[in-house]
Amino acid sequence: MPELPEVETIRAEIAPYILGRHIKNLEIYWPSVTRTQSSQDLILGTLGKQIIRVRRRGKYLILELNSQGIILLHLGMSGSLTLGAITGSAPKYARAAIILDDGTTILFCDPRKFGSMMFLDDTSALEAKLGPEPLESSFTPARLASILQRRRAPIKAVLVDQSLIAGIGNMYADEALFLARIHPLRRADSLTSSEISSLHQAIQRALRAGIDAKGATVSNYRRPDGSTGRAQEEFRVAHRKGKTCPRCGAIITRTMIRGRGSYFCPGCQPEHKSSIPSHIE
DNA sequence: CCCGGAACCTGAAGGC
DNA sequence: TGCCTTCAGGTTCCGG
Repeated sequence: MPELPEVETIRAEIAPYILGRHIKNLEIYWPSVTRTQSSQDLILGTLGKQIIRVRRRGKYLILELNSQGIILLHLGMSGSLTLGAITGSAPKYARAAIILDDGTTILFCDPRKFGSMMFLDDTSALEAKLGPEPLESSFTPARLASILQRRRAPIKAVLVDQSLIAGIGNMYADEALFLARIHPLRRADSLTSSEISSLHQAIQRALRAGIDAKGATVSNYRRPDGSTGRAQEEFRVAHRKGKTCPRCGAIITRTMIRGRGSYFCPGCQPEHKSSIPSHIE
């Protein structure tokens, strides 16, 4: 599942191949990929334009175009971008393709159809709904403290809320909470300032490790050349139910929080009196 | 405003 | 062996 490190890996790996190129053609295999927008709006807004910058914001990929406008891409749960040339008919799960003036093709595949590709005038609508970038210097422990202040929801739910912090998903939230030794069901407003400092450091450490390992391949995620990431090999708790904690040897457990599987170590992340009661599988 | 749950979607995995 | 149910989780919407 593409989270910040996966999208950042894709951004860095496609940028050299697409920067400065013009969009020669756009193929849409699944019309709903543009969501509320029509296919025509996407095509008319982007055709012939030059890609002048490739950015990431949270889990979104942004292709900036000359003479105004952006292509906003979200990979959803199972989306991937593959670089290559078109050969024959579109592969299974292909949702759209961007063909550049040198023949380079960005193929967007997405089995579960949660992803999207749209043309927008600018990023203002996106900025309005996203919290800060967790790896930027403006994301300080004090900023994290103010985000957690007066929030009664489980800390896990707060970490994956894109309007509060952008880019953290299920896997890296679990990893960060493990590194900070905080139980995922702790009420966000119950964290002490030293726990907030640990969590701040843990978030950045988990995300940077993910980027360094080129993302985590748990199911569908692939790098643009088709290869897998390695970040999952370093996971301490995420997707490790029943295995032993590398720190204390306890058995990693999994519980449902907000309908999402949450992995943690009961030894390193003990239940706390302010935790929200739960049933553990 | 804050919080939690359902819906969207389809391949994979588990149960009988 | 095969059918059926459940699970996975990023985002959005809705109800309390």
